[in-house]
Amino acid sequence: MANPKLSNRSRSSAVQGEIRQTKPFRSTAQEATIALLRTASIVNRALARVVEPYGLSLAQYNALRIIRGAGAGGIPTLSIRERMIEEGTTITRLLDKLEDAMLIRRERSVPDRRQVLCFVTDGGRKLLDSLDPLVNAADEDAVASLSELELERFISLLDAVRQTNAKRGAPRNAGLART
Amino acid sequence: MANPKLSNRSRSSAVQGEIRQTKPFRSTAQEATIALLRTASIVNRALARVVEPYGLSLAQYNALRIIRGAGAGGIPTLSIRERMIEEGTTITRLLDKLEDAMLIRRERSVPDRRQVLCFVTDGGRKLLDSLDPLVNAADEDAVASLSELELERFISLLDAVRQTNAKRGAPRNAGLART
DNA sequence: GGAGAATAGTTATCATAGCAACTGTTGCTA
DNA sequence: TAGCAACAGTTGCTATGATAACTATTCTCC
Repeated sequence: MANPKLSNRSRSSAVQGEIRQTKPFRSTAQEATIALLRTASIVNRALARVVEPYGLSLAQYNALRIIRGAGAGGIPTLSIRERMIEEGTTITRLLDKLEDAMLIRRERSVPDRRQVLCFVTDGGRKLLDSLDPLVNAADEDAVASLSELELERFISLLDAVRQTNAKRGAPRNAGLART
Repeated sequence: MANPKLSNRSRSSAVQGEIRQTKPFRSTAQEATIALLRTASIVNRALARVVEPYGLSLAQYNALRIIRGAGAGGIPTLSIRERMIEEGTTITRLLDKLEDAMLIRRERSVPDRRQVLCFVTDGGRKLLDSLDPLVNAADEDAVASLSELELERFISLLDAVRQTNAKRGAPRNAGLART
């Protein structure tokens, strides 16, 4: 622990209020990590509720968007996993579900027969088209309390946190995305 | 969607780089939510790796800390859930595990026999005592790239996001905490 | 060109999250 | 004070997540 950053200051804290804690947090760092995890959990569930009525989990929706983003060339299975928000190890079964639902199609790659390429089907594309505005709206809502400038700062701070954590034990410093 | 906040600016984005996306994010809000979820996922796993060697999941560790924080008076089951980071509905079974491991003790409340009060055992307290420094260090590490001032801002931004989301569909606007 | 390492996925096993239905207890109130 | 709503937990079912072991294919480089 190179930099203790112990503070125990008396700043009013929303998190402290929420948890009805008597003692203040022992460090700003601890408060920050808890606030981060807590906030993400809430946003995650809010977004999940948007797509669930359409029979998709948030992870499935995310994967589907990534596959659509790959375009006509398709995308190999593990590339999808690298780009997902939660790098679930269950990517195969997740894709199985999407394929069962006829939202994607899979076929072995021609030059490299180890790979399995994934393509979005017309049905999958149609589903995404109807979901896009809803999810975009939910994204906006989730951070609606922040101004554009605050959003930029927020993203920078998150990037910084991710940067340091990606280097060490973290699962994989790959990306995420919807595209 | 009251406030589109569409930007598509050309600012360099760490998240974009990570995901090797060709097209920029469609909105700053979308980039922020993705960065938030992604970052939390990474930090979550980093913290989980700290406690897992001791036979605890992060949620179990969190619950155990909450129970310890309640002190000699004990704490009813559902109060624990309200204060947890992830408000899992599986609180009963989570506590079952902790009880099986002799880390907590449970007994029906005297005045209100509906409640089940939870207490940390000596063993549980000892385990936490040995884990505390490790988890504190991990918390510090997770946000080590941020200065104290940045941490304060970061927490404020997270608080703001949580505030708006707690009001609507979110699970429950209760708290979280270890203590 | 063949042995072995590396890569791409899949499968098995287990623990956990979510939802909903259910039991036992207390409080309200007519 | 009987009856019903609300509260506190529990349990069953299903789906998802994490690890790790396993198969199939390709690469490497003597």
